[in-house]
Amino acid sequence: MTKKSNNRPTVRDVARVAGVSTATVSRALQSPDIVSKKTRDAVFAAVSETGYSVNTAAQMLRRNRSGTILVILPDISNPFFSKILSGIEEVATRANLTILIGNTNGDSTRYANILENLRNGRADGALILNGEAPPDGMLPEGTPAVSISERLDGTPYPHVGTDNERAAFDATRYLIEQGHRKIAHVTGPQDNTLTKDRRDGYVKAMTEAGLSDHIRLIDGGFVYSDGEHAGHHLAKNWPDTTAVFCANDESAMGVIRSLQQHGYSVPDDISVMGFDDVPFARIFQPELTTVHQARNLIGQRAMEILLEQLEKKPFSTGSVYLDHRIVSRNSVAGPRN
Amino acid sequence: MTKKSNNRPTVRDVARVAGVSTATVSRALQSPDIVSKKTRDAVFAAVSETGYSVNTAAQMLRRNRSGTILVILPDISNPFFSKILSGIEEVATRANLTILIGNTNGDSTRYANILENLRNGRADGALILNGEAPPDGMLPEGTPAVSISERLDGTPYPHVGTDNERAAFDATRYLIEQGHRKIAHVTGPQDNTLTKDRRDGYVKAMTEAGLSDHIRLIDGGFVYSDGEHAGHHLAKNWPDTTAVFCANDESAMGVIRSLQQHGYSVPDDISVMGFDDVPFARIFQPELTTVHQARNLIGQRAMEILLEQLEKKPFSTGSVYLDHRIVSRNSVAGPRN
DNA sequence: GAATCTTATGTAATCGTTTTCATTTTTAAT
DNA sequence: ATTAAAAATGAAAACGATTACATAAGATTC
Repeated sequence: MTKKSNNRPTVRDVARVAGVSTATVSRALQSPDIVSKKTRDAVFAAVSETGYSVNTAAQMLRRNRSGTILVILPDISNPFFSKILSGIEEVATRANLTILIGNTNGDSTRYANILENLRNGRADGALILNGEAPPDGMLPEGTPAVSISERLDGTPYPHVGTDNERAAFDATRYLIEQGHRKIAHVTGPQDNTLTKDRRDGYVKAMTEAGLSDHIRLIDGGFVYSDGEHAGHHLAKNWPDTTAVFCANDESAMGVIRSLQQHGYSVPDDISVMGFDDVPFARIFQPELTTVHQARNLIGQRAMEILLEQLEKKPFSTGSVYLDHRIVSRNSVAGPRN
Repeated sequence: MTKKSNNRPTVRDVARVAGVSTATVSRALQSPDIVSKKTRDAVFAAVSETGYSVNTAAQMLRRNRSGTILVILPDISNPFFSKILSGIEEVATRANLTILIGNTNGDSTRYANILENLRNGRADGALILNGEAPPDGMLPEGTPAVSISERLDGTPYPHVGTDNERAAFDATRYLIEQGHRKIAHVTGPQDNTLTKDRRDGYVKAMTEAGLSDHIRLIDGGFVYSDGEHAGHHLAKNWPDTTAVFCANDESAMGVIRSLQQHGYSVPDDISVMGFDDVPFARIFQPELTTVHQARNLIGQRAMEILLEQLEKKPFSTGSVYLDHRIVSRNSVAGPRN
């Protein structure tokens, strides 16, 4: 009988039921305090009577923002990212923001498609966990953004992460303190800022300890098979190495397996240290000694900074570093005397 | 000088530059074939000249759909889900749909918030990887949805997954074929349909093989510590067990560690089998023999069925099962005779 | 070359909210 | 009791795209 039967209720329907104007309904919902208690109650009652839920599209259009932030990452299945995501979500939820995840898979076409969400208004700002900076012009001038974990050199975006050089330094020091001298480093992928920082920290610790003669660098990467190759390389070329510091946990696991296949016992013959403290580091055997990053806090802090940008408040530019710590488990021991 | 300077270009700007009406611009962009080549080219040129990008909010409002589908899952960091997500993404991307991920974390308030995306128009349909059905009335009548992996008993949504009873049957048969008789089963969490199906498959295989006297059920769960407890229980109560079939890989790893701590060698003293074939199953030692699910295909198929619903085409109702297979690795061997 | 049929385009209404501005009601101050 | 100030509300105009409808231009037929 009524004109439209099975359509979602709109603000007009609520207004009619509550006996007020649509403007008042909107106000009661968005800024309850500027509406008299009486009308507010009437509106809320009408809302639940009608089953009203705001039409996001209309809201976005009118307000000219989406209430969504875009999280760009290379690989959603990488456990390293999940705790960061939780941190992001916590803050975003508190601020009533939705998060949209964009998975680049290392593909630049995908990356461009994902960035399109910022140009078409589906998202208001971005958190970039991707090593690569957005291709030129793909990200509209002045879009709020924060980079996480990997610095994006040459971009104006603030950055939140771990002080990788310092953490790598600490990790190497830790091995030195256990009595090791011949300590190798398996790096990350060559084009990565993380790789550079961690390598620098290792070199610095070795040098400061007067061990520059023992610096042993092996090109690696962040995945298991990179570690396997590195372990093989190590066994072939520097068999007397007593400890290895790896650029991340996954490659450390590969190194360990590979060394075991070459007859080494870990940690009895050789110690191996990782970086990241992924969940699996505790399940792997030997349990992995590694560097723990405050991933949840990193996510939170990054989201907070993005929030400040979105609200046009002044925000911290440059890098923000959160604390790391060494987690001692079973893959590191003192050297065989 | 012109009225608005730093605003995003709209369809009007494109129309002005191309010397056509906004209607034509829209048509050139949405259905290029119904516009003359000449105007089409002019419009495309104007688009790149102005740097135009459609305003999603306006589009959503006018079209009354978001072009987004909601993927609801309990835990984004669970590696089991990532390949399913890839499958979903592949099909969604092909259909020009954005995917929005909602992480319930097992929290029903979060769940309700996530479902709000369907009521407020931010998403057009849902893929539910969550074991729980949406709370009554939370999901608007007739919303397109498909459940993945876990059946949602009592809901009208189609389901895509593995035939868990059959797969568990096959896994148990596999152990029997290796010569095992005293085979225990560590179940999943008690309230779960997967748990029931896998337990049933185990019981059926045991019974059919005349081994009903050897049925040994241990209440477990899907996480590592569940497996540890189960392993302990097993060592205490059924020390002569020669093989264990676990409800998933993570708990299988816990079982293995726990049995090792009780002095068992795996697989020499006791064989352990998992379920899922998560990426880590190949890295864990001993490498885990397990049941591989076609996770990517499951994601693809589910998304396809959702697509059919969205397009109001007839769609397959009931369950669709994709093939599983046993992956033989090192955690299973014949029994010590 | 007129009549008919296609094809291409334009005009203007519409989607549902928010918000400016104007107006009314209430409260406070004298 | 009057006036001024503050608080609460309403009317109506946006936001930017799509599309029903109307019209114009081209193509086809006789």
